[in-house]
Amino acid sequence: MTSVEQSPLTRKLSAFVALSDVELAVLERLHQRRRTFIAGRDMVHQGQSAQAAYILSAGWVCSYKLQADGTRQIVDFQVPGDFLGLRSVLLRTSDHSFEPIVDIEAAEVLTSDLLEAFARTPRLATSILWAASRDEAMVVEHLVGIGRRDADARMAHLLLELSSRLMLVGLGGKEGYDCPLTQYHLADALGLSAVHVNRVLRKLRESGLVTFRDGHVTFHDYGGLVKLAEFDAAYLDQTGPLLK
Amino acid sequence: MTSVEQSPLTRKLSAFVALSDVELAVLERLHQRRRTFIAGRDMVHQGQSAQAAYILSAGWVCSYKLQADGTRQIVDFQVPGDFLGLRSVLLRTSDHSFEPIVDIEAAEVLTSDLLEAFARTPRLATSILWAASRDEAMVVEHLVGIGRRDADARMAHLLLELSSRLMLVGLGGKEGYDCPLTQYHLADALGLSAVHVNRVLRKLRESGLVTFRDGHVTFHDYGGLVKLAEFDAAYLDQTGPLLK
DNA sequence: CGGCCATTTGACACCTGTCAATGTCTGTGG
DNA sequence: CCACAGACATTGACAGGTGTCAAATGGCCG
Repeated sequence: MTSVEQSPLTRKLSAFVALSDVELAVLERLHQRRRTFIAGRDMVHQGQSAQAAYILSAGWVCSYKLQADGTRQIVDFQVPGDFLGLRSVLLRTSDHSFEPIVDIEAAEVLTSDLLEAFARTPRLATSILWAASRDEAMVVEHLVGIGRRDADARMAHLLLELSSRLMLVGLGGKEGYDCPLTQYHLADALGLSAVHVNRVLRKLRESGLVTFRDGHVTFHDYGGLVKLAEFDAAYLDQTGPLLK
Repeated sequence: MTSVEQSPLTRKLSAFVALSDVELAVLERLHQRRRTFIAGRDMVHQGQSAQAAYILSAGWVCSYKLQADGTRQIVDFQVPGDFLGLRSVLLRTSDHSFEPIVDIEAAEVLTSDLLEAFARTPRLATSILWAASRDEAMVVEHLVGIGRRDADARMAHLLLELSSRLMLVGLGGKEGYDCPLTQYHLADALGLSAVHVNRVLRKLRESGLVTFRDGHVTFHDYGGLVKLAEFDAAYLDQTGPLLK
């Protein structure tokens, strides 16, 4: 299997651990059950217990929580190479919903498949748990952002985080990336109103920092954006002693 | 060992699972290494990798993340019966700091002790992972709160959450509880300024809902507070199929 | 007694939400 | 081909929630 055919997840993990051929094979085997989901219809609904997790191979998803008053808070976005509902499977609980933002392709991973893979290749298990830990760090970082950054910095931070995550799987680079989110998605993720999201985007554009338009993010001043957001990618790249 | 002598953690887990005598014994053995920490000095500092986790047996702790501009965001509070740094140990990463809010007592749990206990009593392992999952659900709930609730509802929600958590370990009831937090702690947890926290507390007090004063929270209208916060304790009590 | 910390309060500015209207684009059906 | 509806984006006016600044109060401890 050449590197061109690698799944995004494989690509992502390989950036952090040198996986052996056996481990790579087991990993690719997890991608057997290919499924597609259409945009806008929930894959897993709040409160429903999940039988399986998914590895996203193409498209974007958001995980969110609905409130009694109808507003929603997007907890995180998933891009190719990310797990969906990994914790739901490992811990058998699920308290938020997943909605495909566009039509997506994902590999279904049964709990039994996952546990079997873990048993065979402990290093792979570690890698996947690392990915789960990274997801958590992102949620915490979002909490910090919403709690302690103003709207401009929050937006800049989110756009930069997505950039970093996408670059890991070969989608986009420092000049920009394709992004199917609407301004409503951004609003629900950042704790802002859609109207204000629009204002913020205009300001960032007119400041010559970044343009978000027609499903594409274009960085005009990456460094300036990093400074505005005080973006430190450490929480995304924590290698640490985990993978010895 | 009579129920009076049970540790808060034992008490909490027992509320959700009927643990056998063996399991209880293993659990209590995890409490061997008793340590104390003084208020205000970090136990684990951001970025430092943890060798051990702690089970908090008395006192309050907060876990927080510092930003470059000096502001801080408190991610969660820990009360007796809670784990400190459980994920740090399981996943060997730690990206936030822990600070005792008052002088505390905690039991140090080495990674090896924990893994050994897990190996001996799978049901105990499941219970502890349940606790970890509950911690995550709380972080998500805080994210939703900061993103989508106004200051009054956020405050009400936090006070109610702490109440529920403390009741589980026998500290306080529906009439109130002791709470050593300062208004600065509340501000850093809720993403507000300390001045505004004061205003919110006054409003809640003058509305006859709740009083926060002299280290004590007193509920005057529990139901009214629940309604204001749209508080649904489901995320704290998820029993689910986890514990069959 | 004199600091120091937490709390409290008022005045004011400003960030962000809400409401409302308009523009643009796409897909659909006549 | 055109009319129309619907979703998303854009913009302005205005209101309100929250932050900031500053000052006063009170309790605790050396």
